[in-house]
Amino acid sequence: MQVFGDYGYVGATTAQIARAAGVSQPYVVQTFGTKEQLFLAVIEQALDRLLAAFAEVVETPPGDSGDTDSSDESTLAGRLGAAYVDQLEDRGLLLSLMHAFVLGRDPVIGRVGREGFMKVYRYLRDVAGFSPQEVRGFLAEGMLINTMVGLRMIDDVDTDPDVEQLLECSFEGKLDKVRALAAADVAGSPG
Amino acid sequence: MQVFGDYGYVGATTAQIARAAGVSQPYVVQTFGTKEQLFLAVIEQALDRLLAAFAEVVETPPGDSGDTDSSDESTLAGRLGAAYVDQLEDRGLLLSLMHAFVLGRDPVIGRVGREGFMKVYRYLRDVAGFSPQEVRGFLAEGMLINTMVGLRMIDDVDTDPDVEQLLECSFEGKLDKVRALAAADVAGSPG
DNA sequence: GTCATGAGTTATCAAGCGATAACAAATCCC
DNA sequence: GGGATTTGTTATCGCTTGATAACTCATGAC
Repeated sequence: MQVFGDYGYVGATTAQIARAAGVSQPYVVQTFGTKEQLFLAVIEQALDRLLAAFAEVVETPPGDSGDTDSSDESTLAGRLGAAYVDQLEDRGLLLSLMHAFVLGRDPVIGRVGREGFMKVYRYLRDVAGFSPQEVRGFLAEGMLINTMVGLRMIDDVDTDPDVEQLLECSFEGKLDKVRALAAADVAGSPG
Repeated sequence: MQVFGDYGYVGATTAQIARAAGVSQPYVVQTFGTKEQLFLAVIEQALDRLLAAFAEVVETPPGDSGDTDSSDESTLAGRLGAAYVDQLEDRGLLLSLMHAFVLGRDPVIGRVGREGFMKVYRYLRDVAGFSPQEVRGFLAEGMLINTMVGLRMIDDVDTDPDVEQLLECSFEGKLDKVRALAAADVAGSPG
């Protein structure tokens, strides 16, 4: 998931993935059959984890979460948004999904990507109880987050005040956490 | 721009680009020096066209545009949003940008992508006069549009009522136009 | 003990890729 | 009209990549 998130489906090589996993390259291919099937497994797992995080928010009554951040943690939308940002801890999760989302032309990845995206749409509408317009707004903010993460905008937050302004009004109280995650990222990347 | 939009930076081959341009593959490489420089040229041009479209909206007084769509064409944000959707006519423009945006790890594409994204941010804030929060909301809707276009969500609009609901409340009056553009897309793709 | 099985390796291949070199032909300049 | 320059081509190379084949080696059943 990390490697696909960093380099995309085409850009990531099975050799890189094998190195990150500490195994040999042929073993990666042998285990999953093909690179495409491995990517689909990654996408499926990423989606499962995301929806599981949403489910935990929906099933948990509000007010007892550890952090009392800003960006109204009181509303359901605010709590789901916080859970979404928390998925950044799973390195490559949101980015692997995003890479799948921009490959809709691919006959198999495109179908899986559309199904996955609509699965999230239906969850937010039917389980979280959002209106279509509310879902759309929520997804829009999510896609903006994905984009800024993919751009590694956090790398410029200290040198460009405009970047700081944008990230500040996007992540608000969670910005420091995002900073820490990005710092841990570069430290743990094997090059 | 079309080829990069369809297959991404890594996925698009110089041979595909050459075929789409009606020239030989080595000529593409020879003309732009390298595939990376060609992609950067595409990104630069895409950004120029997008900002030029925004500039035309800002400089044109409201009320005299040909189409009187919904999604309040009266406000500046609504007119800029319509101009953004109009960029779908430039096939691959928004998608090429999106592909660059998810490759922020790349040392050169990442830097250009961040600069380009922030150029749009500054334009909307300083020229269009948006507040940072307004810019963020506008960009979020743009990234959602990019994602749905990248997913080719329009392919499922007739078979999945939920997709129709999502696209309807996203594009509103412009949905028919988007449909027509997608139909022209598949017709004009050389495979 | 030994045989089967699962887990993993090394060695290697065929194909596709971006890039380079050498060449061909049209166009321009004077 | 003939050299120079631009605009393109064909042929080909070296490298990378995903995939395959054949082999090794623990482990456990009986």
